[in-house]
Amino acid sequence: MEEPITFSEDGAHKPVFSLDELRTRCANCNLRELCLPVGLSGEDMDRLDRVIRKRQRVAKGELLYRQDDPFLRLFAVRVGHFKTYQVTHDGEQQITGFQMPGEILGLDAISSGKHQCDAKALEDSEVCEIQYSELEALFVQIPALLRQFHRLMSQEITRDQSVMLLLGNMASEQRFSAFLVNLSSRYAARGYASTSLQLRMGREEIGNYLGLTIESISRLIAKFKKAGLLEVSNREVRILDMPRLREIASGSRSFDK
Amino acid sequence: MEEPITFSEDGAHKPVFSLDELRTRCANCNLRELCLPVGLSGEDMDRLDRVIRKRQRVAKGELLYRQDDPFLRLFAVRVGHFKTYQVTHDGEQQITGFQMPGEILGLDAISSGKHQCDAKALEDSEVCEIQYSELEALFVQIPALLRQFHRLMSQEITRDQSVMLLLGNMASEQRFSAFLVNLSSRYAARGYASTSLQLRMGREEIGNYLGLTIESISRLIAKFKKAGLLEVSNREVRILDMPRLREIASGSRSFDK
DNA sequence: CGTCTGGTTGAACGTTATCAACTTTCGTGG
DNA sequence: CCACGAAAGTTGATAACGTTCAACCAGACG
Repeated sequence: MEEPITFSEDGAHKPVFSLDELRTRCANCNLRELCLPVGLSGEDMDRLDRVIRKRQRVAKGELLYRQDDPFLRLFAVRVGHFKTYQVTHDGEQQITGFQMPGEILGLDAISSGKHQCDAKALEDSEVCEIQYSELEALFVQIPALLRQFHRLMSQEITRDQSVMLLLGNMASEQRFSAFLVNLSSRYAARGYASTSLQLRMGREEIGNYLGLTIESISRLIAKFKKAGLLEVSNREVRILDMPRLREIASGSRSFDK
Repeated sequence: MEEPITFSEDGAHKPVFSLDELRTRCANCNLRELCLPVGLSGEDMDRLDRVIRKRQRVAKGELLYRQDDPFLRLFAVRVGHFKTYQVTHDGEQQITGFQMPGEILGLDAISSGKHQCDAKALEDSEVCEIQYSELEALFVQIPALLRQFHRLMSQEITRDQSVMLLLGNMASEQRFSAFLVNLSSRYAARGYASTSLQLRMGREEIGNYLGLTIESISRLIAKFKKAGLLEVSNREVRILDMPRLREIASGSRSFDK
C-alpha cells in the first residue's frame, strides 16, 4: 500500500460504513470489490490485484484519455469524479456520463480499439489502470471475473438506455428529478450519504447532460427549492423530499401537484 | 439445415452479394458470421454452431421477450426487423433501438438477469436463440469468440451513446438525417442496398425513437422531399443526396443551405 | 361501401432556448 | 488578507421550435 486512502474531506460524502469495510472495498478498486461477493479464491484475488494495482493521479480539468486515443487500458475511479463526453463535428460537446468512485471508464472503446469520448476529471482524482490485455488473460483463468465483467458491460448498456429514455420523452422537471435520484442512489449503493450531496459538475454540465440549457437548470433549481424539494447552496444539495422527487422522476406525478 | 433460407421478397433489400456469400454469412447467424474474420478452427465453428442452431419464428407484432422476463438467451436476428422499447411508469414507451438481420438482442439483460425492455417484431421475423449459459461455456474454450463478444457489447454501448448525442443536442432535421444515415450504413455493412430502403417502422415509431412527434416526422419528410434529398412513398425511401444528408447529420451544414 | 388505421397538413399554443443584464463566487496576485 | 478580474450562476424578456389539437386524406379490409 503505497499511500493512505484519502476521501474528500469536505464532509459531503462521508462514507457510512466502517473504516475496515472501506479499506476492503476500495483498497484495490472496483473490479476487486465487485468480485468479492462472487467469492474469488485468495489466489485469484492476488492475480487480479496484480493486474489492477497501477494507480494514476489526474488533476482537475485534466483528460484521462481523449477521443481516438488507442484503447489499451480500462480505468476504475478510486477517488474523485469524471465526466465523459463526445465532441460533435461542429465542436459542441455532449456529456454521456458522470463517473464516481468505484465506476469503470473506457468500456465503449473495446469495439473499435479507440476511445469514443474524452474523459475529464471534474476534480483532483485518482484511478486504477487496468491493462486490458492482462485482464483478458485473467478471464480464461477466472470465470467468475469474466461473468462479473459481462455484468458490468451490460449495466453500462442499461444505464445508457435509461438516459435515452430520459432524453427522449421526459419534460425538464422529470429529467432533473431523474438526474438527482440517479446520483443519489449511486452514492447510496457505494455507501455514501444519499440525501446530502455535493455536485461535482457545474450547471452547464448538468444542462448539457440533460439536453437542457444552463438557464433552464438554474430555473429548475429555483423552482425545486421553492417547492420545498431541495435545499441548495452553490453545489451543495440536500434532498428534502425524496419520495416526491422519485415520483416526479418516475412520471407517476407531475411537478405541480 | 431444417428449412430454406428466406429473405423478404419485396425486393427492397436485395442482398448485393452472391448467394454463396449469403449462405456463408447467414446460414448460422450473426455470431458465427462475426467470428469468421477472426478465423475460428473448423472444430470451434462446429461447437459454436451447436449453441446457436435453434431457430424461432416471431410473427409481426409478437413479442420476442418482455420487460422483466428472466434472461436465459440472447437472440440474433436472422430475418426481419425488431424494435426494443422500455415502458415508462406512466405507460408511455420509449424505443431504444431497431434491430435488423445480423444484430443481437438481449445484451442489456445480462447485468440484472432480467430483460430491461420489450422486443417486438416489426414484421414476420426469425431469430437464432443463443443459450447464454452455453455461450459462456464456449468462451473459456474459444478466446476469439470471447473477444468478439466483448466487441459486440462495447459496440452496443457506443451505439447507445451516439443516440444520447442525437437526443441531447441535435435539432429535428439533424436527428432525422442521422437516423437515415445510420439505417443506410447498417444496411450497407450487411450487404444490402443502402440508398433504397424500406422503413419497417411507422412514422410514430420513428418519432418516438428520435424524441419527436409523428407530425414532426411527417413534416420533416415533406421538407426533405421538397429539398430533393429524398424520394418517399409510404415506407419506401430512396436517398437522392447522400452527401448532403451526411453533412446535415454531422452538423457540418444546416438544413437550409 | 363504410370503417379503421396510418399518415398529412394547418393553426394555435407552450416549453424551452436565446439574448442580455446582472450578481455571486472563486482563484490569483498584490 | 484583501481586491480584482474571470468564471459561474441567476433572472427577466422575447422568440423559436416543436407540440398539441383538429380536420382531413388515403389505402386496407371486412
